[in-house]
Amino acid sequence: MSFPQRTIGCGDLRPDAAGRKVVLNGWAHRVRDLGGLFFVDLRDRSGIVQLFLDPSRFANLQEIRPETCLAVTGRVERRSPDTVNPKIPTGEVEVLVDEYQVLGPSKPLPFPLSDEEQMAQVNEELRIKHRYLDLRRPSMLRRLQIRASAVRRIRAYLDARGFLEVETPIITKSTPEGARDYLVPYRLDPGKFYALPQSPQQYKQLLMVAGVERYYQIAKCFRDESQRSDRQPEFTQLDLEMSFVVQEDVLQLMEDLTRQVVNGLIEDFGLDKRPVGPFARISYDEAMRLYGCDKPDLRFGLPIFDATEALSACSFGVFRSTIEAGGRIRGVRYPGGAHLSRKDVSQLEAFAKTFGAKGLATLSVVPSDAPDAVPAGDLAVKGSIAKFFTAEELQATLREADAEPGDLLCFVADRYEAGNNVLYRLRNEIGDRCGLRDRRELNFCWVLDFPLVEWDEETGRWSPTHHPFTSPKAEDLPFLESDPARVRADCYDIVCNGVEWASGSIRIHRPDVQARVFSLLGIDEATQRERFGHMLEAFQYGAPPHGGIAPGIDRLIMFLTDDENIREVIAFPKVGNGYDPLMDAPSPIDAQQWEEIGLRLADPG
RNA sequence: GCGGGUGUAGCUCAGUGGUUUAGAGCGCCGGCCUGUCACGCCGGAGGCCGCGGGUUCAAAUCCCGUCAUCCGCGCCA
Repeated sequence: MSFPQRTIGCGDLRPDAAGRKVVLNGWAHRVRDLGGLFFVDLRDRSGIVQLFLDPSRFANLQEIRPETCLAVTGRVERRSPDTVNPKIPTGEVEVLVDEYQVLGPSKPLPFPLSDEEQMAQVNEELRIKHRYLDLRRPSMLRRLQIRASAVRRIRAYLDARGFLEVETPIITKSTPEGARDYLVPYRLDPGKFYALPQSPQQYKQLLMVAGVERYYQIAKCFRDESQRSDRQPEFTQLDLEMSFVVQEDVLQLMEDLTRQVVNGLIEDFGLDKRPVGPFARISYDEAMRLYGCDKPDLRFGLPIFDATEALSACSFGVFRSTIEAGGRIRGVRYPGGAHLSRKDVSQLEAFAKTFGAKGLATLSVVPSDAPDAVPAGDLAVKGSIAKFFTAEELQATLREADAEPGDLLCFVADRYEAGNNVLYRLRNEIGDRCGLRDRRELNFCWVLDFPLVEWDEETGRWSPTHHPFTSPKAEDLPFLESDPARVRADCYDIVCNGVEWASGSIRIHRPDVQARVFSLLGIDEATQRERFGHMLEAFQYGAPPHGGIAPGIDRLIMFLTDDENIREVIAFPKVGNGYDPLMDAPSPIDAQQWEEIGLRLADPG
């Protein structure tokens, strides 16, 4: 097909181009047929400009409809002052069309893609099914551009510091620990399977053994687990690994990389975000104690308080029996929550119960002279449980909670771990309700000193907090067998605004230590050889100390674009059950393919 | 696997057991319109009310089941 090729982008036209003859290639964004006048807003990647077509010169203008693909030749004209459109950057000019050619006619659209406001409401599956149209929207293009720019900046940063980008296999070995694998049948030996990698973890460690020293990859990872608004079955990580480093080296590099990349993007794209400063550091234990989780949102305070000591002898049965059973009475302060209606409070309790709380006890903090209040030192409290406590108990509790008049104290009485699971969500919820989670702030922090392993009640085994290649801290190594719970790991996460963003560690590089950790995890020697023999053997050939980290690219873009849904920052996402409405995948295979892979469906039932 | 929400025109939605013909805005089709830029005005077409079953004289509406999708829980070394 021959057609006139563009000489300039639609969005690049300014008054200084007036009088010039230009060729534009793009799509009809909107069409306005006034009878004697015909306007088309022509859109390409650079922006939108208004075309003027004289209906007396063109016989078939009705062929130009929204999203018709066009080549246009015309002259740039300055608009008269009364016809300037101040709403668009090209609003001072328009293009008088001499000739146009329809490069691709368009059917009526499945959704109003030129109207961003309406598009925000359109059924998402429909958008994904027609993603090639959805992505024409400037707001979607911008997401792709921010993403590309982020990756470009990451590459530039790492390339400049001696990192080597290496591709690792996509069809590889199944590792049943961890998430469920996506499996690929092996044609030449039916019954054997490849798996898609959950991460390039083992390959990147082998690259360290191989002497690459500094590796990175923009790596696709695959996990066949249930989705969430921030989880897709395939997602992208910046996977990086360094040799001859200690934890602090990785932390400094990653923090510097993040700040440079993110701050550069904020500036390039004019994002409404404050520049990212130095990362706070918090230990795992402290994060759990103060914020109830290993991914605290540090944009606001409201740490969890502990009233267990203050109330150890109280007469409130629920609290006392919890304490006697070894549980804790901890809570979150809700500033201004004393004014909540009974209905609001019961909503809050329902919220807590969805995360396993048995109940939510509350006390309203009021001035000491408030009527019908139970005294508590300089202050007083109200609430159905207030009568169970002495003034001394209440005063000590209020001191722990750092309470002020007008606060609502929300108590969860439970085992430490179970309480945390409720309290951290409650704290985030209160932060939301009080407007304390500032969208303009990107609060990155390090969470350090994770335990190496956690006791798994279900399997009755120790399971790795991070993954089985994480190095125990040298000073804790002697307790690996005798007291696994006290062993800390050289392991570090980056959390941003309460979302886990990156996870990394110094790895085990000694085969004897690796074998001990496998054994601790209940993996017997035969299984170790079968599943991880290549790692154990590789470590016997002069393996260097090494460590790395892997931040999520999708989530990084979500932080920058304020998207709460990961699908918005992925060009071709899956819907919730892993289905791809655009390609109609997964799909059945034909008889010959069944034959080739040598498998049959099991008989139903 | 579990809980909650949604499913009505191409899109977004309204419609709480009783009008003949299930409505609105946008879109679409036809007509008019020489300065629009969310153009405007007039007219028109378009519906297995997700699907299946049940209750009823009568179901978009009530009940049961099922499917899809969204959000969350479990899961995610």
